[in-house]
Amino acid sequence: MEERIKGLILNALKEAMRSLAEEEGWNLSLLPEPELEKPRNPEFGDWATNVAMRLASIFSGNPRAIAQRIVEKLALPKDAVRSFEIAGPGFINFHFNFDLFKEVVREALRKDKDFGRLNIGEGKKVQVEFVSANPTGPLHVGHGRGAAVGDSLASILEFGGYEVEREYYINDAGLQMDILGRSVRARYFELFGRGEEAPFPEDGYRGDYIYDLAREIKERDGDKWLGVPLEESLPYFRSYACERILEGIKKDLEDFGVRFDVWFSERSLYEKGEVQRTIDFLKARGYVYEKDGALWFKSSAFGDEKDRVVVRSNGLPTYLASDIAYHKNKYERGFDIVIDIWGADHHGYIPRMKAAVQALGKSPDSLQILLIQFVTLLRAGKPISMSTRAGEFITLAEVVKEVGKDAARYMFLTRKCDSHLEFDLELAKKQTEENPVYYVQYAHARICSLFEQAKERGISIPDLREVSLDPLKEVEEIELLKVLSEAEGELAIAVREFAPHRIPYYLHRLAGAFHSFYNRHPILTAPANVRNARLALSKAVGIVIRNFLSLIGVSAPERM
RNA sequence: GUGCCUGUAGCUCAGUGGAUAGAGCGUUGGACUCCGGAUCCAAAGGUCGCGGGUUCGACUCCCGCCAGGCACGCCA
Repeated sequence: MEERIKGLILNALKEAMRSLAEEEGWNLSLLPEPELEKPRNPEFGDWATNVAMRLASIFSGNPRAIAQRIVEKLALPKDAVRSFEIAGPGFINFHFNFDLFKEVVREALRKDKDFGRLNIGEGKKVQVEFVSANPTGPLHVGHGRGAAVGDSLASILEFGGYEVEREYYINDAGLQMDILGRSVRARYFELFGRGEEAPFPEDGYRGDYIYDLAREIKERDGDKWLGVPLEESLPYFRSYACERILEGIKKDLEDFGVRFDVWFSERSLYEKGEVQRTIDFLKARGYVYEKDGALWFKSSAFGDEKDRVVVRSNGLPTYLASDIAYHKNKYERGFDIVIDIWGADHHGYIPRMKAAVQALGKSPDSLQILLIQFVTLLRAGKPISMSTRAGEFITLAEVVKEVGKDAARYMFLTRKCDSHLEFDLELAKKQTEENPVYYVQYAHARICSLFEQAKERGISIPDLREVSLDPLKEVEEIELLKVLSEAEGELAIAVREFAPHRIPYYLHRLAGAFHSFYNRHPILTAPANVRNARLALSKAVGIVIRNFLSLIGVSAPERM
């Protein structure tokens, strides 16, 4: 709704500017694209533009005088824009007609679950790949943050009109899996008191879960593997561990409300020969060369600081080789935009991946990489030290169990993803009453309870879509209407900037505006026409809260 | 040493080149016998790390410092 008015004003501005430029003999191609912004101070209108100042600096002139000329030419429908004026150094401020804000209520009630849906994506295909943790151990908190961000971003893009697929890349090839298999096997032998026959690898995985896996194998197979030569038993231990850990990961993610459309195996790239095909592809284009017995990818030709090895001198492809093959595969599946969500410690990898994308003949912008900064987990203000190798870490599952899915997801999303995040478990629990997630959920529960109450009191509620909203004129009502009407715009920003954290911030503002309104004005006890208008407003707020909470994977309870 | 991220209220963090920089927590003081007090209202709290530059206008863009984090492999 607000977006429509915005478009209206922008068009009118464009017309006025062109007409002015013709009169002045300005070069039309130099005309700036008009922009509207929401002034911080409400006295400065609902939207404001700075075009007069921009024009003044391009063509030299007095900004206020230019603003005056533009304003004289501005053709805007009176029912949309109540008034506009020139202010400050040359801003043009627009004030909307309140009735238009009320329109948003009707729109929300009418569209319900689809309210807020946009078509920014125009049906383009996007893949969001996230978490993608090695199946060598349970997910920890950092993965949780990535999961929350990736899943929410995917939902937001979907709502913004993209066709989205969620994918998990399983690093089930390579040395790490061997080490995992050996770790489990060593523990298995230990259980029989024969640890010295299958020594624990130097850089093995030391977590308790490795013992659990070994015990499982002991229960299933007994001492069957004790007599099998180590080289023959390794594939079994490796694949058993991988599968079981992956099952655990899937369950943890499901408990966290995250589902994937595709689980993509790195090993499958090797098995189907795609890694080799990709290397051949790069060879055919002359993007690789041999040096020191290894095969190098000319990533420096595409902006990387140096070239990178894709096939080692021992003949084994590097991780980069399979990663290029993986991205080639992604593009072959027809995605217009590929989004990778990585831990921030992989940031040095970006230039070579962007280089690879270009070597594949794609625009580097078609690959978007979001970095997730580290999470510092605290307990009562003290950092909890974590090390995957040493097996000392708090898992995602433990955090979800301790503070709850909703609180955990909200925590992860209330910061932009490239900021460090401090997550204090004690604080998250102890302050449940003041936790922002409850503030938003509480607003939703209150709204639901309002309608419960109405029913209990025998108050009949007409079709709220048909109700007159004219009685809404209190400041808190107008303010709430305004915040409500920003929903689409906020979603649009979250979509365009790949910024899920905008959603919780908006929700907090919306819930706040609702609480203020609710606290100040009686609803059920008001005269029928006022009551109905306020119920319609409340219902619309409830719809937006529910829709947007679902975008970030947080539940919207009807009572708490 | 080189590159990337971060630096905003006591703490945790928002802030699409615009007008008087915001929120939560914490602190202080208040709120209807009535729809949910997990709420509301108000107050106090700032050299936006420092210094230059671009601009009509900079927390925002550029350069140089300072501090913290991370990465710099024929590991993944």
